[in-house]
Amino acid sequence: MGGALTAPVPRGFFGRPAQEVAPGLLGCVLSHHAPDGTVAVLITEVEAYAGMADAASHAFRGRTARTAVMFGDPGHAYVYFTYGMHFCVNLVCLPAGTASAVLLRAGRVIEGATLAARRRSAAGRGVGERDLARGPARLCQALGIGRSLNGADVCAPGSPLRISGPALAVTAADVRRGPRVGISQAAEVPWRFWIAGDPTVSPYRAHVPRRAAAKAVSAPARDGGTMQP
DNA sequence: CCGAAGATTGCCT
DNA sequence: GGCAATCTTCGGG
Repeated sequence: MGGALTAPVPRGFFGRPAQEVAPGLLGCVLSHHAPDGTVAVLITEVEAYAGMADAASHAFRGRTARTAVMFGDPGHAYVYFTYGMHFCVNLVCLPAGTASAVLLRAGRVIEGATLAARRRSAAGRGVGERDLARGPARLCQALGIGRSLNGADVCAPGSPLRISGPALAVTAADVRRGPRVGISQAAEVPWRFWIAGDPTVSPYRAHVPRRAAAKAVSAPARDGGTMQP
């Protein structure tokens, strides 16, 4: 199925608060048209972040170099790097000047599964179809989204990263909502939305602060130890 | 300048 | 279920 039977999502769709846009993105399709091929995913799980009004948002403390895109025009991708190895992608909402965005947490690969699997398994063994884009970092890896797509206009027809849809009729009865995953602030706010019963939805995990790495105290040479040059 | 935590994932016990 | 990997970003000193 290479043909996109869905229409591009108009920019006006994103000109609302993230918590209103979020459920409407379920069933829509995000596609990345790269030199090595195209991969498209049908969105199955999202989370809304309300910028300066939301303690869990990266934009909570105002505009910084990293969050600049979130304060820009709606319909653009806010891509960030985290944990020293993962990328995650959001779609910016509300007019320029006000930060708001929807994190894409999971999707079902509907085009380019072979390429997606190659990207996902580059450092490991084969990846099951349901796990190709299950989780925000996995979704980015499957789509080949990295730093260079930060700020990409997903509403522009010729953009390498674009959104269309919906490709699946998702009614209010199909949508579930609950607390957001892995955050330490405003964790009780139910701004995570997903398609009920979809196998690609990621498992819920409450935030667990990682113990600070044990400080490397000066280590005197161990007496009697076998020293290796 | 330095330290600490992070919108995660995958491998280990 | 626990924890290491790995490095950017931000806030405090």
